[in-house]
Formats: sequence, C-alpha cells, structure tokens
Amino acid sequence: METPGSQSSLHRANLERVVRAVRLAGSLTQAEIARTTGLSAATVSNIVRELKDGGTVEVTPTSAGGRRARSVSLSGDAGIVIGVDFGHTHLRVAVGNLAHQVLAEESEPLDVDASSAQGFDRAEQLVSRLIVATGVDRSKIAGVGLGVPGPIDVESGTLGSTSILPGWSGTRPAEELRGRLGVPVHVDNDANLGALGELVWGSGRGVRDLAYIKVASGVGAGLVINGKIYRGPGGTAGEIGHITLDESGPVCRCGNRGCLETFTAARYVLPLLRSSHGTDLTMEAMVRLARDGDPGCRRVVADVGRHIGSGVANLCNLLNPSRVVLGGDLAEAGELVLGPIRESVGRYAIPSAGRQLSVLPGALGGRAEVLGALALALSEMGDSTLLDGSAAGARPTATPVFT
Amino acid sequence: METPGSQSSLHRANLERVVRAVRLAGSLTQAEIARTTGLSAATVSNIVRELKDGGTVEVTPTSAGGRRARSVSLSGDAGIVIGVDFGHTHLRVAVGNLAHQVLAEESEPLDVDASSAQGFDRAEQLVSRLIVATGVDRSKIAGVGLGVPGPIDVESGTLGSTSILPGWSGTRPAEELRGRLGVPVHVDNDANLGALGELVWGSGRGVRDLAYIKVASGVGAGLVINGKIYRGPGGTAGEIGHITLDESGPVCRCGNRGCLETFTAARYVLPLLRSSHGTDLTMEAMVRLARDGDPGCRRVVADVGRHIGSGVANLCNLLNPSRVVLGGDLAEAGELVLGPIRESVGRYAIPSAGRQLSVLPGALGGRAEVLGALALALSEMGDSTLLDGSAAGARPTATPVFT
DNA sequence: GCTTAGAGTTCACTAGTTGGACATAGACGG
DNA sequence: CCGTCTATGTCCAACTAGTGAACTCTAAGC
Repeated sequence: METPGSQSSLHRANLERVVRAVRLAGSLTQAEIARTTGLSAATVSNIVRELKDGGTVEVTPTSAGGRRARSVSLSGDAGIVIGVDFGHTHLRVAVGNLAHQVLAEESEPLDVDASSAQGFDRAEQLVSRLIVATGVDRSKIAGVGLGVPGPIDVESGTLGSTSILPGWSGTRPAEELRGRLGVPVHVDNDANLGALGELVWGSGRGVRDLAYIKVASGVGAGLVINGKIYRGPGGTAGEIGHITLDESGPVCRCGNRGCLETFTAARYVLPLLRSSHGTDLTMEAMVRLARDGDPGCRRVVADVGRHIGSGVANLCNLLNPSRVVLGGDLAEAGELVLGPIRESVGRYAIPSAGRQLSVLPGALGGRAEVLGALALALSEMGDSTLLDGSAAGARPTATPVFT
Repeated sequence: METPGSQSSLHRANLERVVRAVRLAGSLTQAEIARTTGLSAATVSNIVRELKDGGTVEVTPTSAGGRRARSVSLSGDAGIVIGVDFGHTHLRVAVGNLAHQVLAEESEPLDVDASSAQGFDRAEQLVSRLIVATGVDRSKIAGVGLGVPGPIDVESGTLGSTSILPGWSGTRPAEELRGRLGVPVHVDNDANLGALGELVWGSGRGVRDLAYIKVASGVGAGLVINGKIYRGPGGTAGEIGHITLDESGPVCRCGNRGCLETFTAARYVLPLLRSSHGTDLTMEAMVRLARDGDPGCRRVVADVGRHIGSGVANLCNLLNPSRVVLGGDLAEAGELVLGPIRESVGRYAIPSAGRQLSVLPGALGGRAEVLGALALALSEMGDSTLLDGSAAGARPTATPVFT
C-alpha cells in the first residue's frame, strides 16, 4: 500500500494540507480551509468528514455569528507528544498535543554524577506522573523528543564524550527511553532543541532561518535553516564555541587558542571574578549581580557580549540568518549583554548582513529545550502519524511521497 | 488550471519523476523507470508515450542485447539553456541542453571599463553566435542563467555596488538580458554559481552540501545546502571574505581589521611581492611562479592557504559541510595551497568536523561560473518548463504543488 | 524448434478530485 | 414580520489518472 507516486498518496498529502492549515490557524471553517489550501469545497468536505471520523479533528457547530459556518479545529486528545530534556542539573518533561499546545510541564533537579540508568528511571517516572496528571490516555502517545547536553550522533543515537554528564558517554539515550516507554524516541542536542523551541514557541516565531546561541558552561549554537534544524552532513554543525577569535588568545580545552568559548563560557569567565566574588560564583549569580549593579560583573557580562558579538558577526557573514536568539543563563542579563552583542555585530559584520539582523533574548528561558524536544517529536512524526495514529487503523501507514 | 492539490498536479509530478530518473541515469528502459520511480509499468508506458509525443524524450529501439527493451533518453533538442558569466576580465557563454550536456562554450575578453550596455551587447552577440554554431533552434531556448561578479539582490535583481565592474551598480542585469533575448533570465553572483557549477559538473558531484571558495581580487564563498544554493534570508550568505581572523590585523576595505580578505585576496597579497617581483604581478602569474619553484611566491601562496584554512575551519565548525572546493586562479596552485589549507583546518576546526571534510581544487577552473549559470537556468525552470516547453501547448503551465 | 522470461501495451477497474446543483440559515432591508 | 440575498456545506455525476491482470512480443537458452 506504500503507493509511491499516486492517488492514495495524493489523498494523504491533501489530508496533511488540511491538518496543517487548521493547525496554523487554530480553527477554520471548511470554506476557509478550501480557500487557504486551494482544494475544492467538495474535497474539503470529504476530508473533514474523514478526519472527524478518525478523531483527528473536531467540528464545533458555529461559534462566531456567521451564516452556518462550522469551525473545524484539531481535537486535543487525538494524540500526544512528550518532550524530555536532560540538562546539566535539571531534568524537564513536557506533555503536549498535536495542536501544538503544551498540556503540562515539570522539572526536577538531577544529580550530575547520577548514572544514566538512574537518569532514565527518573525521566520515566516523571513522564508517568505527568501523563496521570493530565489525564490523557497512555496509548495516545505518538512520540517522544529527547534532549541531551552534548554531542550526539543523530544517526546512530550514540552520545559522544560529554564533560557535562560524565559516565553517559557511549550510551544510546533514545534506545534507553524507547525501551522504557515503548514509543519512538528522537534525540538531539540541547542547542538544536533550544533553537527549535524558540522557533516554534518563542522569539523565533515567524522566521524560517534562525541561530540560537546558548551560553552556559560551554557555548553552542543551534541552526535552523528553512524551518528545519540544520545538522550538517557530519551532524556537528553549530559548533560556534570553537571558532577562533584570537589566534594567540587563551588556550581552550579543545587544544586551540582564542576560541570563542575561552572568552564567553562559564568555565573560563567565572574565574576572572574569583578574587573579588569567590570561587563558587555561578553564571546565574553573576548575571543577577550584574543586573543589581555590581560593576565587576557588569564589565564581565559586557565583555562576554562583545566576544559573542564577534562570533555572531562571523556567523552572520557566512549564513546571514534573519534572527539570532540568545539562550542559556546569560540571556537573563538582557540588554547588559545584548547591547554589546549588537554593537559587536554592527562593527564586525558586513553592513548588508548585519543591518537586517535582529538579536533577541530567548523568550522561553530554561524551557526552550524541553519545548524544542516537543517540537522535535511533532516534526519527526511528520504530520503523518498525526493522521493515521488516530485513524482507527483505517489504512496502513504509508510514507508520504513529497516532503 | 493551476489546480493546486490534485490529479493533474499529481500527473505533472509523475512526469517530472520520470524525467528526473531518465536524466540521472542517462538512459533507461521503461521497466527500469518503473522500478526506480516506483510507478507501475502501465503508468510509465503512458507517461513515456506522452513525453515522446511532446518531444521531450526519445525512444531508441533497443541498443543493448535484451529481449525487447527500448531505451528512453532525453531528446537533446527538446529545449536548450544558456549560461552567461560576466567576470572581471572575461565574458563567457555556454549552451546546454535539458539532458545536462554542454553543447558549446566560448569566452572572450571584456574591458573592465566598458559600460553595462556594451557588455550586454557583447553577450547578446556571443549568445547568437553560439546558437548559430550549434545549429539549435532559437525558439527552443528555455531559460538563461546569468552570473555577475558582485553582490546582487536576487529578489529585485539589482546589482549592488561592485568595485569589479564600476558603472554597473544599480543596473538590473537580468532585465537587460531578458529584454535582448526574450526569455527568462535568472541571476546570481559568481561565487554561488561557481558552487553550483562544481556541484553539478565538477568536484562537488555526489555531495549535497558544499562550500565553494573563490579567491580572486576578493574572497567569496558559495554555499550549497541540501543540493540548493543557500543565500540566506537577506541574500548575502557566504561572505567569508570578511570574517575576522585577527582583530588587530591589517585594515580592510570594508572598514574592519584582519578580515580573511586582507590575508588572502589579490589586492592585499600581491603588494607583498612588489619589491621582488614588480608591480604588475597578477594572481595567475604568482601561482605560475610558485609552481615553477619561486620561493617568495611559494611562501606567499602557502601563507594565503593557511589563512584560508583558518576561515574554512570557522566555516566548518559552523556549517560542517562535507566538501570544500577551492576555485578561482588560486586553485591552480594545487597542493601548494591545498596542503596549508588542510593543515590549518586540521588545526583550527573541531576534530569531528574537520575529520570528514575533504578539501578539493575545483575541477572546472574558470568555467565553473558559466556552467553554474547553466545549472541555474536548468534548476530555476524547475523541470517543469522542461516538460511543457516542448509539450506543444498541450496543457497550460501549472505550478508544481510539491517542491 | 520449443520454452522461457522479461518488456511493453491494453483494458477494465478503482481511487479521488471537481464543478455544479441543492439545501440551509443567518443578515439585511422594507 | 417577511422576503431576498448570500455564503456555507453536502451530494451527485463527470472526469482524471493510476493499477493489476491479461496479453503480446522478442530474443536467449537448450
């Protein structure tokens, strides 16, 4: 039945068209669907009936004062997706439905030195708790997105060596979680997911090309090109932390000198304040102090901003994204860091590239990654699962022809 | 008739499938087409007949010793495309057919100070000459690709200020040429077209992500992501020439210091050899001398390579392309420049990104841009024009639904 | 010479979209 | 309060296009 190029595939594509249109608009009348999708009213009528019978869509008997327009919207319980994000110190889980609504979200602290098995146990428990709390049917879970803080080979699903969660290297997080939850799990690293999260729910709404820069203990970037995460052929695109700013700068953990990271990441920057602010200063605390007016912290934050700006200027010259979103703890510093970034970009990027760039703080804070994981689950099931997942087994799953 | 989501559009998509399959393979039997496209034999039979009647395809009554397999191939004269490339000193024109074959190619010197009108006159004459020489029918021209050396806004088609062809700023080359030739003209800058050319005919065959670096009087990069030219939302992606390598380096014409260009572009590099080699040394001559063993030139070429390598390392960390192709005059230096580039990349790029990168010299030399223009014309008419351009007006042009 | 097997065609059937006719129900004007 | 108007959604007949199965054809192998 996987008819590659015909009829049924066309029908399938049209189903997806309608669902997409409804999702983007929230709710539409059939006539509106016909206009936006370009399909004829008759076809829309058939498709809506099919979707309604399948449970994917709900038809409410007219809300606004029209003639007799029945508004069509995605039914909230047609299927749910789950996002799981392992951070350096936190575990976050979010539950959402196919209509791109977040139903529940929760985080709890995670011990850095915990074993991966413990971590997955905790994740499984938290997921179960949220499922119960939201009262959705467990069988409705259509997919899970998983975020891990470190380099991961998306193809094989193997976590590379990561200094953030020691002892997790070489594990295959997606398989682990799939084993426990029994549904497809898709992994990606935190920077890519943060980018996706901000793109769908945060400061990136409305653009198709976006760079999300996350400054924490390291510096990473998630790139969205043409609405999709760009990982590059080797899967390691976005390593902005190790572009060289100064060939004779400080030695970086990667073995080079003057990497962006050596001027901006927590591990290199916080020591600068050790003599004045002690040894257990965190990025978060530094940002708070800076906002409260501490001159030393302000200076450091501004310096970090300037260097990030240099890196972003390079990124800008090469990729020319329309928007850069700053995430991580540092984003909390607001204009204290954005100002210097913009200034640096204006200075180092070629004018035509820098001019139309907007640099914004992330709108989601620490939630960006979980929400991105949610978005990953939604996008990975490619709107197809979204359709037949609930279609009462009417027709077997077929790969969509056109993507 | 622009039926957005149905039936006829499906048919159209299937037509394109078949054409694409045939083009990629050179020639196929119907049974093979059915297997590679996934369409049924009956459908293929109908489609082949339609294409044959339209003149897009030729059916030769069995070549290899099979049962009764008739091999299907694109008919060479179904339609032709033209590539035009304005360089700093040259004008090049190429004529190709829809089967991706180059039928004729010619270049002639162009006076830098010539007016744009003169330039277009020359281009028109050269095109006409080649059309006559190849004996193809003028009415078969399906589209033209045009390369210009300088920043161009692909949307509006307006040439930005370019120091290479003074007096051309603000003109709209595509419109000019369309007016003279009477067919659709698509423009892009030389770096992007070089990338496309190498991708389709040169060192980039077989990969989907590619960076083409062109070193001449300036330095530019053309990026191919997922098989398509990536221009970025603002249209200025690939400006590798002005990423900062050394914040306190030489002052660049762009107003910053230490741009890649200041270490690598002809205008900055050649003066280094002025005292030893005179003032009218060209990039080309320097490369030739280096190959002949001149130690000064060798050193300069190697230094340029090292700096390009630094830039490529940054590019690599950010984008992680699988291949970098070096174009322009400098590529003629071969290993003299590639060695230092690879060395620099190995040193400055993060290992996982640098490891699987291959750095190759362009295979097309100065032809990369014209051939890229040809490829642009082919791709811009999106295989659709390819179909109905010759379909004897059987059905009006429709925009393909899925892309 | 006979068999065999893959190639291409024809045909009846089916899936699926469309235009047009039709029923419906609120809005608007009198 | 009623008739008219208009946009919505549904139904039906027509049409487009792909598919499986049966069929024909041709050259190779024995």
